[in-house]
Amino acid sequence: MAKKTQRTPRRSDGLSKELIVKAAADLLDERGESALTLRALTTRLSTGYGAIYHHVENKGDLLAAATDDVVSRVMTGVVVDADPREALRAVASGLFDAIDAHPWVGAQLSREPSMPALLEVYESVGGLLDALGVPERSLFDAAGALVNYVLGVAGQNAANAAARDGGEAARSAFLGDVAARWSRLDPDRYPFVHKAAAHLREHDDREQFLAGVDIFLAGIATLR
Amino acid sequence: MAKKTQRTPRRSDGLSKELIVKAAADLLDERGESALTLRALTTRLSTGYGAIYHHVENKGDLLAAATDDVVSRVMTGVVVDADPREALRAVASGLFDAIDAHPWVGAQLSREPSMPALLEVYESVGGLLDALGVPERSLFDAAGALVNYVLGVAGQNAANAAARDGGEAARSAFLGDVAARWSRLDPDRYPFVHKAAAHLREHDDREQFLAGVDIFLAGIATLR
DNA sequence: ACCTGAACACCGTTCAAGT
DNA sequence: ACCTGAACACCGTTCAAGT
Repeated sequence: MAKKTQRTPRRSDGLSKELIVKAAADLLDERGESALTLRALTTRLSTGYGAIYHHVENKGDLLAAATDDVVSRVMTGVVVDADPREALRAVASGLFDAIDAHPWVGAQLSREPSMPALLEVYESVGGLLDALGVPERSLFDAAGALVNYVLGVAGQNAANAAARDGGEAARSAFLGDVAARWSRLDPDRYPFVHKAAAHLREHDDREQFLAGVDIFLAGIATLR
Repeated sequence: MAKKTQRTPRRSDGLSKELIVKAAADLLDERGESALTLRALTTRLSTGYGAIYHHVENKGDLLAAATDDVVSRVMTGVVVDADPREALRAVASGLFDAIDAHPWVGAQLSREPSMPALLEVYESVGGLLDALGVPERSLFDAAGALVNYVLGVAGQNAANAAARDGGEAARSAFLGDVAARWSRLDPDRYPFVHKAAAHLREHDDREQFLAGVDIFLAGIATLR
């Protein structure tokens, strides 16, 4: 009798959701959002589909869990004993930097804005705005607007990340392209964008993001 | 000899990109983002894949064109002769309402924020901020931040739309769910979110969005 | 030039069967 | 309980062939 077809040997160590989420995050970081397929994941973990689906609901669950990990790492790392204004800037730039480093987090946050980790974000931002003296009546609108701004830029940042995937050279080539197109526009019909073209090449996304946070905080300061 | 297999008759009128984009937008409006497949499109247009790919680069091109249509319709419809502050609010709520009516537009805008129609948005917002007296030095940061805020909330709104797909009942069920979960949180550890739960049930997305715009404008007013 | 539709190279997910 | 991997029901896209 011929022996049965040899199966690939199963992993000796047990699988866990934690391990699977870690592998998914690595795949996303190393090769981008399109590289996270269940197939690639089974290969990387030397396992089968069923093993993964045994620990994880579906692909969305996987992305949500990986995103939550990143966001909650940011939130636990943020300094709390500074003054509220500085702490708010720290939360904002912490999130910005994390999303800059992991663009898939930005995409996921704009897809599914009700993740557990966002609770920490809201709590932190709301508490700091309260400490800043924002009246209770405006607190929820202000927190909502600020968190939305941060997540909004996060999403945009993630979307733009594709254009600079090839590193700094690809980024400036892309920006140069847009700037060239914009400066070719009729200055009578598009005065603002025409002028903006000059600023585009030298502009820093992170600085512009923080300038936006400051505008927000200035606006919030008028709510008395 | 048996005659050849009968092919489905070709459309008598010619196809065009415009027609294809219109059909795609209808499909998106009627049955949501996941319903836009090339297969569904060929059926709806009684044509083949090749016909579509002859007029359109790929699916992304299609989504971009459909989104551009919606956004530019908003931008041409916005009143311009009001005072700048009111005009800015009109642009913001025009975009909000359009995305509320077509959630797929929000998703697409946060995926690909460099579409032609956004040029009109930037031009309009930049020009109005200029008219509002924002100094040139701050103009680009301010415009960037405001457009980002609007698009950010747009994306969030689109993402949340899934939860209220079943109309008002589904929406309030979803919000009630979140509110119930939030109010069950330990008020010592989550004082802000715990309190926010009460506001959540009665809160109006559109009003909160406009409150955010006002905070922004108040912040911008301090840039002198 | 414009269009047809079979075929290709993928997906995420399920599930009977194994240990 | 935990895992395997063939199979299913989809995708977007291509392309030889038709008119």
